[in-house]
Amino acid sequence: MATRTDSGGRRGYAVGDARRERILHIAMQEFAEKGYRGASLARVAERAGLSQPGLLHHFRSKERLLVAVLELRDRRDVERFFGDADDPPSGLDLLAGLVRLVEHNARTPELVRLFTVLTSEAVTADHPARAWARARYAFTRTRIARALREAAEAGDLRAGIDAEAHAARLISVMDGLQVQWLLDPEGVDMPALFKAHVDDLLATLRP
Amino acid sequence: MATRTDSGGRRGYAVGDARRERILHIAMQEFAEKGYRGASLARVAERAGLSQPGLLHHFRSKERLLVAVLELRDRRDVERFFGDADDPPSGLDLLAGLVRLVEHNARTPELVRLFTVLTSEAVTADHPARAWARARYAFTRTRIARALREAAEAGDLRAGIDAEAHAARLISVMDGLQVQWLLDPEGVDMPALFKAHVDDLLATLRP
DNA sequence: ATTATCTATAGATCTATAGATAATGC
DNA sequence: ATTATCTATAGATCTATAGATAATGC
Repeated sequence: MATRTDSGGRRGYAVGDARRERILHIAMQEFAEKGYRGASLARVAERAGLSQPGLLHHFRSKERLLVAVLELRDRRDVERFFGDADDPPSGLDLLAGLVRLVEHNARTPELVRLFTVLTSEAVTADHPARAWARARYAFTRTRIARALREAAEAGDLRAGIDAEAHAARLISVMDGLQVQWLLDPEGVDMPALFKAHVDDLLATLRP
Repeated sequence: MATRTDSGGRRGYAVGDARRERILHIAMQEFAEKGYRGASLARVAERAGLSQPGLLHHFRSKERLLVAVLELRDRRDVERFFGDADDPPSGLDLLAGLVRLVEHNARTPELVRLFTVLTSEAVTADHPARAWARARYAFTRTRIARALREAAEAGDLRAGIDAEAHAARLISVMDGLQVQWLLDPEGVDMPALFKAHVDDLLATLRP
């Protein structure tokens, strides 16, 4: 029963809360631009307008800062599309929601970059975001698979589909397109490509 | 008309050629395990059995070493599946070849890790592998798209398909599955998931 | 009292260069 | 002569801690 935001951040004093907020957003940019290993606490501190030990007063280590950034991103994004716990989008609504998510992502490259860089960096040795990445994929696959099963039960998709497999493949297309798009935003129309994929998928899976 | 391997490597002296070969393979592991930014020349040198300045005698900078590693990987892998220039697999053969490639990849996680880590790291600011990653994706998309068009002309796939779009999506599935698989090799059956994807795709695209 | 800062600094790195010495092979 | 090595070292980093001083808010 974690209280709220306890990850390296502290409680109290309005001026400190504001600083932590500011630090978090700047750290998010820094990690997106350089990855965890390439990020520098001194640079984050400088951009946040305080000394580097000043930064470490608020977040006790680089790793704790990363964790706080990941939690911030999760609150924003997972809840944004997989629902407010009580009312998760189900069945075909979720597919439509994914298409909208990708359209939204195309307008926020820095957030996409953060996610792409950190999840991939997390496959390297002893990476502090490894557990987070694993958990996030497991969660996302489960959520999408559940929605697909519900759609099948509702008769919107045909029965007997492999929901877990389709969930993994949907996530792969999203992630893979992000890499190609980040490398070549002009040449790769990420939202259109993803929508085409979902349309084709529906054509295959409709009863 | 580049001579052969000129990228930071030198020519001559049998003992040096052997050392460069050894360094390249160790550097490949190091970059796969830590990414470019997290890799250390001193660690590579130690594992190769020479001093760190000794290493820099063979590859003049960290960046040159990376380029040499990328070229080595490309020679091994691109040629392996996209053909010996004169006889590239065409049409449906290429799809079958991709399925085999993914099966092969599942047995060489370190090479997959190298590719995943470096392409994603390449989306960050001022990354030395950026141009390589862009070029590689452009090349791969073009090759796959061409094969799909040929298959359509041969009557193996129906006419009017968007070959470029399908190429981008195929690559996305491959790349995205790699991330999920590297994070959770037990839980994600990468080759089976990719084969299922290709099968579904063929069901959609057959005339 | 607790929190927010700072300066100073320890202790590890890192990449890359200078310059010396030994081995290689034309 | 060219190549392969080494030691020494410059010059930048890095993260994290110690310890002092000022502000905050019960």
